[in-house]
Amino acid sequence: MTELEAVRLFKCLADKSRLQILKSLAAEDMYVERLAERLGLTPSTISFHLKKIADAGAVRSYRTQYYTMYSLCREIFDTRILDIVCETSDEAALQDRREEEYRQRVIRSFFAYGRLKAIPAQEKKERIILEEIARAFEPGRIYTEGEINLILADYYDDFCTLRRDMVAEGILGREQNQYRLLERENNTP
Amino acid sequence: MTELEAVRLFKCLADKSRLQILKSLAAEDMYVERLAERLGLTPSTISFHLKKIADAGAVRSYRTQYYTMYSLCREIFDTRILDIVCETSDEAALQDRREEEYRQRVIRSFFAYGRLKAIPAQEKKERIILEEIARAFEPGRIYTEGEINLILADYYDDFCTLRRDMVAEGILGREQNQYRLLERENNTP
DNA sequence: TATTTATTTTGATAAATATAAAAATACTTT
DNA sequence: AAAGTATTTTTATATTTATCAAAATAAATA
Repeated sequence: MTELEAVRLFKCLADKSRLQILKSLAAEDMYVERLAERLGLTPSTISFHLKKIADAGAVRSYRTQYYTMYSLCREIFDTRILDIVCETSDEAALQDRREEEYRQRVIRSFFAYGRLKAIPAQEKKERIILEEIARAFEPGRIYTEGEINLILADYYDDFCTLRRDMVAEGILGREQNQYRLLERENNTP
Repeated sequence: MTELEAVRLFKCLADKSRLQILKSLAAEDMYVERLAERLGLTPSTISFHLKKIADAGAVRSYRTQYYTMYSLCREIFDTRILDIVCETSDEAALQDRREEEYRQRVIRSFFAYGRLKAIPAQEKKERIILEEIARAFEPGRIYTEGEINLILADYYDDFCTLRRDMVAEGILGREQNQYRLLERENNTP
């Protein structure tokens, strides 16, 4: 389901009158005038709402005698909200791209000729810088403190601060003076 | 969940920006500025949206360092839409009452001194009248055509039309000249 | 075909709302 | 306590939208 479709579906549900219409239709199929009676609204208003609901694919209609009967599309209502929110596909790539562009801006403004000009004061910017420098380490490999310092010194004179902050940020792990790159966690900024 | 709460929840989901916020939060907890970066909106707008989402009980927040982290309330998103639509309790009684009032108006206008003045031309009104008259029959009991006619003649001279229409409407059932009251169906007008 | 009945469309209007800029708060770190 | 940051509130605006009345369609019956 596209993002636009999801928004359209939720808009149907985000209105008192339409919610009542849907609840009535969940009990039994009905026609416009009867719904108008039940909800205390005019038929034109009900028709207006039903059109929106139909556009979102939440009801079907069929004719019998004088009336146009409306009937709930039960499939749609059987879905969990989370599934709709998450499986709404587009845009996700765009968001990631925008965040990546921001990272690149930060990196460009703090690096010059492959070296760090200064350690950013803002934690989130420093995090970006440290992650960028961490790409110089091989995943899985064990480093001594000396090796770490050597690599970091290529980027910045105060390599001790870099190393300490990398450990504090959970980018590097230290166990009895051996260092290694940690997996990228997913639930910390 | 009350109807108002349901509407408020669905309103959260019925907006492109909020949907994107929620999708981002479904992946990992985030703070205002980061969301603003991702979505290409200002922090004040994000804050505005997050407040609405929080009012609907769809996110929680906690503080770490400089940031106020926002985190999805997963319980809510695990519910099926139908459950929310149907279990939204109030108003249902009001609607039924309003429909009953309409029935009473129709009955009052077509009956005089316990007898039918005319058979309504409109099918839905005739249905109401026929159902009202059908209350004279005992559920489960078997009637001959003669007994049926006798009872209906109390209400209207043209008892044949009444009897025929009752069968057509599915109110009376006929099997080899024996009649009986049918159960009230639920999915026909 | 004419008439009755149901539904939809069209205007018009009042209320709600998404957004940004600027100002005000609130919280951390030094 | 002061300075730096993040977040929220306020103000203003342009857009959307729920509703009804009246007019226009559409469909069924006589």
